Amino acid sequence: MTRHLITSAIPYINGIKHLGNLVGSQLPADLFARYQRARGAEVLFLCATDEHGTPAELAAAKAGKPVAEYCAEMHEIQAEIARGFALSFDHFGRSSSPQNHRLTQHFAGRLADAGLIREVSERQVYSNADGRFLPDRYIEGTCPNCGYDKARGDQCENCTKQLDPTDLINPRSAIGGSTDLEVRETKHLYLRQSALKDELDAWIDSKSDWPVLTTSIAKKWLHDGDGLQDRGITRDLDWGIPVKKGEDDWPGMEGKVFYVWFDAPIEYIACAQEWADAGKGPAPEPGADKDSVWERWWRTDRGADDVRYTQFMGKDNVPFHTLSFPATIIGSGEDWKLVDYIKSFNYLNYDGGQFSTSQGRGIFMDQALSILPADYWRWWLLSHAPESSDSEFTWENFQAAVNKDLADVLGNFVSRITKFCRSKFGEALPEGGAWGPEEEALADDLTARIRAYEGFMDAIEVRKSASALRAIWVVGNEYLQTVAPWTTFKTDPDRAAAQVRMGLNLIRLYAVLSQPFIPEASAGMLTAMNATDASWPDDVRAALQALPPGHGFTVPEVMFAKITDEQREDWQSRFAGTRG
RNA sequence: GGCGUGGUAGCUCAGUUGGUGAGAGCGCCGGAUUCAUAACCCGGAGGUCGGCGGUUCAAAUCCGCCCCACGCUACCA
Repeated sequence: MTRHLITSAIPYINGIKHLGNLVGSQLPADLFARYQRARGAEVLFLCATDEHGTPAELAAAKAGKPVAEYCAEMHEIQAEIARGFALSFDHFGRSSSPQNHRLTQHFAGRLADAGLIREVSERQVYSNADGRFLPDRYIEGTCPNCGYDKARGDQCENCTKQLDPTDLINPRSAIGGSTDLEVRETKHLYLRQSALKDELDAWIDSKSDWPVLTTSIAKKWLHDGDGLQDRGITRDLDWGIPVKKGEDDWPGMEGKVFYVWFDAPIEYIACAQEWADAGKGPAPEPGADKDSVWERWWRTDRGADDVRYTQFMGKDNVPFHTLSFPATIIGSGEDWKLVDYIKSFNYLNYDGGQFSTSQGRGIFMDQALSILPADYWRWWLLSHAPESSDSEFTWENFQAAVNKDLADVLGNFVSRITKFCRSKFGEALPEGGAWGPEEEALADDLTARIRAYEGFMDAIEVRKSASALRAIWVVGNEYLQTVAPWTTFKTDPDRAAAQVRMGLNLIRLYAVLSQPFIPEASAGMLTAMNATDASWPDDVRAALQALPPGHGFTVPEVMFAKITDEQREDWQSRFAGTRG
């Protein structure tokens, strides 16, 4: 049995993420993790918060808190929201963990030993008032090209011309507006990605089964202009992982930290160690050390050869996962696991524009949970995942899709059969009758559909999986409509009993199949059916008879209340402006 | 500017190793049904497959040019 290592791009610490972030990484990763677990695979599903960098320091300052305290609080908030969305991480770690500190410094040391690190002395803008070096886009000024007075140091948003901070007229700090800026000399470490270009190129070439989105972005970076450029991996900041060469000091680099995009992917590995150190993993094999618990997922020399590693991320994260992080791993010369499959997503737009964290535009994860159960969001987001191109959230579409799919097709199916059974036979599966041609045909049809569903899920074709699942729900309604137990009951109660048993067994089957998409509703269905067996229907005929005659159940409450026009209009106006 | 992704029914999207009359869901119209959350089921209407040109017996699919939308463009993460 394949073991699945699954990671979601780690969300940045400085605030609550919006639904566009969710659908691009954590949610599809959770879908895949839940599915593989349901199929019986051993799964390690990891995510974490990405806690370093300038934005975190500034957000903490704005909140009036020490950055470590701010990050700890925000981590807990994000963890709570993740639980609210039923994201089934085996561990939700932190890139600021001691484990990541050690590993990041370890990788830097290995890369230095391999000659893949070079020191570069460069000139950067320093703000005396802010007491820090400013990343290019934290410098504002007048664009020398078009005269726009809020141009950023990396690019003018008005005329799109790319800029150097020193090009700006009347430059000022975007943090506090200070014009007390100066150019200072500072030394940084660069990862010599260019030295690994051919190796990375060949590796990407070998991934013919990856989404076009993933490979095309990687190829662009590899071949654009002069090819893959070396990348600075250190910053002049206080909050971060101190630059060290393994366990040794790095002369000349005192007071500097690693760049977040160097340490963030390494957190994928460190997170596994956090998971093991927290005692969440199995006990070590007899005679093995405790690190073997996580290393068997990550070290090919310690048993990770049979691991299939899948990463999920939005398209903006692709370069770091296809190039920088693999360069780090390959360059270390050690036997770390490289990613096997990268599932990347386009963007989800909100009502004609982009979701925007900085502008507070769209729906944020905490707001979403405050108005509707997680399953509503999970279903809509996954069934509309931006796989082939950007997709769009509108309240009308959301209302229509959720009402139709969840309330009408699935929820109503559960209602109609359980209530019918209760009224004619009582709250237990009725005795009598046997399968006829309709039931045999249904079993055949479902078997074919379930195998197709598995194929889409295995291939991480998210929207097609959702569509296939929905079609499986529809089949149940078609069956009831065709055999019409309310009619047969009048002339042949035994026949009706067999039909009702089939309907009730379908509920249990649907719960099992739907669990990766809508885990809470699925659990509710299993509870209502008093079902203890939630194993995957490898044998559909057997699954359709899992609940025997006489098995008691309860009629569940309405599983999915419909979204009313009034609610929709209310939310539409409430979330139209900025978050407040 | 360069690169990338997309432009297929009112809406959201499938579909290209070129070939039986171009598909799904929603919406709409009609029918059937009454177990059910005014739900379900069946049927129907609806499309110059972004535009122009080319290759071919044959193009949504291949080639060229153009238009439009979105994204990326390496110090935000």
